[in-house]
Amino acid sequence: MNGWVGYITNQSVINMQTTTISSDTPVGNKRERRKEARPGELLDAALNLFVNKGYSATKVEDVAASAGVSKGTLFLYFPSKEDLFKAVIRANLAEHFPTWNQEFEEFQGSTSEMLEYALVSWWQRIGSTDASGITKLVMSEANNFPEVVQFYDQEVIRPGHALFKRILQRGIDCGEFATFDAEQAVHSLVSAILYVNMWKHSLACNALQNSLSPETFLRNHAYLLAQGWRRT
Amino acid sequence: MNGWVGYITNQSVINMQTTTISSDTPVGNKRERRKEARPGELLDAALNLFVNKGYSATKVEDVAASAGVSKGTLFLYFPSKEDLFKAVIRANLAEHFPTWNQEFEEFQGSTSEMLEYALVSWWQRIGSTDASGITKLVMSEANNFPEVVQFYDQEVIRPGHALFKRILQRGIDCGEFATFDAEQAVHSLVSAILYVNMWKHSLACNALQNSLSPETFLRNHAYLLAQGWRRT
Amino acid sequence: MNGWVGYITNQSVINMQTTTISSDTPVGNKRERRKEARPGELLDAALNLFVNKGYSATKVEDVAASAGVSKGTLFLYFPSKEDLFKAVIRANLAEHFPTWNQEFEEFQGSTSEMLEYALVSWWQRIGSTDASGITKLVMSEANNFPEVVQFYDQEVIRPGHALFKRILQRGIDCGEFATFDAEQAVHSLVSAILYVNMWKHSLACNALQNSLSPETFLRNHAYLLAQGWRRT
Amino acid sequence: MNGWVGYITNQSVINMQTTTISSDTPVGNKRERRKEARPGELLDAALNLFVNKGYSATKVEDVAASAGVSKGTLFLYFPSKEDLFKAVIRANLAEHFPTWNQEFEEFQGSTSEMLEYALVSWWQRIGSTDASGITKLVMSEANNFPEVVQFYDQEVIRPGHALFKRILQRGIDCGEFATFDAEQAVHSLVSAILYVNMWKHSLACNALQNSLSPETFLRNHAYLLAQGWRRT
DNA sequence: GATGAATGAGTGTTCATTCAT
DNA sequence: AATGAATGAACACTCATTCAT
Repeated sequence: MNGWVGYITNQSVINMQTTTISSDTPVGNKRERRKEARPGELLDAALNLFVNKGYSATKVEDVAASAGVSKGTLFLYFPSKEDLFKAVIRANLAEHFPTWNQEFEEFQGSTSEMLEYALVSWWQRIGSTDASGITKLVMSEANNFPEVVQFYDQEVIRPGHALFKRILQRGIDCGEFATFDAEQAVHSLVSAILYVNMWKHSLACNALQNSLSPETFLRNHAYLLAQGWRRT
Repeated sequence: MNGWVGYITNQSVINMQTTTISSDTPVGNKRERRKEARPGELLDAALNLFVNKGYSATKVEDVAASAGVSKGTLFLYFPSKEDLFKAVIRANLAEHFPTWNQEFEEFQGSTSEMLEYALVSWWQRIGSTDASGITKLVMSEANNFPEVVQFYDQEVIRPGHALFKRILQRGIDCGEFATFDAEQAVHSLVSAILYVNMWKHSLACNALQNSLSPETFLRNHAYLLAQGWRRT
Repeated sequence: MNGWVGYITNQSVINMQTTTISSDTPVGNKRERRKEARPGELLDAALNLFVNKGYSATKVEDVAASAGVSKGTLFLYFPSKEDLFKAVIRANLAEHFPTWNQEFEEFQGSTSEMLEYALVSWWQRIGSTDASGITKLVMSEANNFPEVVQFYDQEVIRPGHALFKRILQRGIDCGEFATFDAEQAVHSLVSAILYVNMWKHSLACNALQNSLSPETFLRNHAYLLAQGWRRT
Repeated sequence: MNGWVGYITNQSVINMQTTTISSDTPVGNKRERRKEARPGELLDAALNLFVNKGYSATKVEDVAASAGVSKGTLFLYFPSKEDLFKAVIRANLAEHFPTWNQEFEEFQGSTSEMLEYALVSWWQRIGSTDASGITKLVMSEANNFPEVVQFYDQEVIRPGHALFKRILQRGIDCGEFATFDAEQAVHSLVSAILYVNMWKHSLACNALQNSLSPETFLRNHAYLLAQGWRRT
């Protein structure tokens, strides 16, 4: 479930941590364990609701209820709904690019194949899961939360862009692709990811919805671009 | 507020028309002329505010005030805020299709050139103007206003999709392109438009912002895809 | 259509008057005749809408439209909606008690029969027509228009009460009824009229609605009371 | 605001209860006690304002203020103004039926006496209090709130009708009354109640007002009808 | 006189936030 | 720390009334 647009359930993070601790020390009572888990549970609940219902359509009370606490408790941990939103985004932008970068290093095969692999596995690991909702959220609320855009840019856009650029450069360097401006070319790849994302999250109850098969589209898109870039 | 070439504020359209008429016939009374101009003025104001402040953050009273009328007057022309939204979509996006379809019919040149022309002139006429903000708006508010999505789908997505498909089919039919599934291929084209759109409207206050030159990107994208589709 | 709770369409009043005039003078053009008829047409339209939709649910624009004029014109004749309401009530409280009083004088038969005749013919002439809506209107808006209650009292309640009292007194005087307080007894008669009226106008779309057959009920009620009053 | 015998303001009911409890158990915190009292206080305030100013003329904010809370608090207990209306009906009229039905079961005496008792005690418990204004209210707003009429029908008219019918049937069964259609006869009884009601609430500022002594009228009316129904 | 475009005060309802307990 | 009752600012929409034409 983790990947480029990093996602990790807060709960599991917290629980792992808690478990680790509890193996060494005598188990605290349930109350205390819950107390430590609170913020994480709230972030999880908030992510889920924000993604599925939208930021403004989500009531803080729903988030609290979904996390099993009262409205007042939420405000104990997050001073405002806006802060909760920022925390949700921040918490879900874990850096998992190291993994992806490593896969890049170890990849055997042509760069064309690597491109296809990159797009398709984005879909399988991120796009098809709730994690892709983060991007939708950031885009939708961009006007209201410029800060959020800032750290999304830092944590996701730039690393992603850099990785794609390295892939393209590999193709150029090894002579598979012609020489071209990799910096610009990255956008053509990323556009497909954004497209699938918005299609999924904004055009949900839509007749045309089914006219797009994400995986096939991404595969075709990668192939098509690789064709265009190939040394002729 | 006017774009490079084709985007004309509703107001100016009306005014041009009125001016033309008034040169031949005695001018109608001021009250009537205003009545004809009102919807256009309101649509202009609404587009501007919706795009710059967001749909929900814009109060109908602001729109009215910005158009120089009172709240009540707005409701004289548009039954609800949501209808105003739809009217903005129609006036700024949907209305262009007849022209575009005609341009397609009359286009002289290769299909590759036509693709480039289509994407670049989208940028010049829509992308670079406030009108492009509408798409961002629809995506952002998709969860809250499913009916608007429906409307956007019907009035913009479908006609746009159909037009691109006809362009691709032209390329296939005249032997310039290989035979492929035009229906699916359209998505690769549209993804570039959406990408530029979101880049402009959601990543506005962003350092990377300048790393994308919309017109160059679109030109490259069109070229690249055409390369990939070309009969080998 | 006229009767105790007097009702006469304004239009016919006006028309009669107009006709009378026009038989002596050359007929004015249609415009002028309409002009004179305006207030009456408005009152008719208002009565109809007020009765069927209620006072506040009726928009002045609807009244105007229903009378075939514009909103502005209505305000030319009636300074406000409230004034229109008062005018409607006043115009429809014509005194038709003379007719009813005469019928009383000429009535052949027992007082019991007369009571039955009075209630049943109220239903036939008033209750079953739109005219009965006036009473509903007055009752409903009593709080907001105390004046209206005043002249309804003067024009309808008092004359009606007086007439019923004379009927009862006739029964007492001729020995058909025992001696009792006719003044108070009237209320028992009138209660049936009010009851049918409210049942009709306030419990319209109601399942129990059909459980009341107005004419039968009134007949029974009259019979029952006469039984009670009869000298034993 | 309290009536002769049975009408108890919601507040006092609650307070009595609270007092009783608090004599045995330590008092709950102030916040909680208020929470229990709130609905009653709001219902009292609403009844008072609705009856005296009319339903639409009463702003929810007025009701809240009159109960000493803010607008938002009212919506914590009643989902809408219409629901508040229904709750007022239930608390002040519908709630009485269990008691009344029980009194019917336990009543010792002739059916004639029971009829008189029923009408007179209606006056003492309801008619002479603000609660009687509800019927007037429902009648007045019938056109605007059909759902309220539905509710009133279900909760008040039907139970009331059923109760009166049982009383009449008792008289028929035990041979005190002749055999007749009890279903229809009920209307003659109810008409007196409605009459007194409308007289009180719609003809308030009226000279004739004093010509009706409710209790005497109801007593006479019951007697008169019983006479008519009596086996001859 | 007649029109109808324009007005703007008025109100039910929501929901993030506070704070006494 | 946790609760949840209370708050009140915010906002779309209606409609009687006005007045320029």
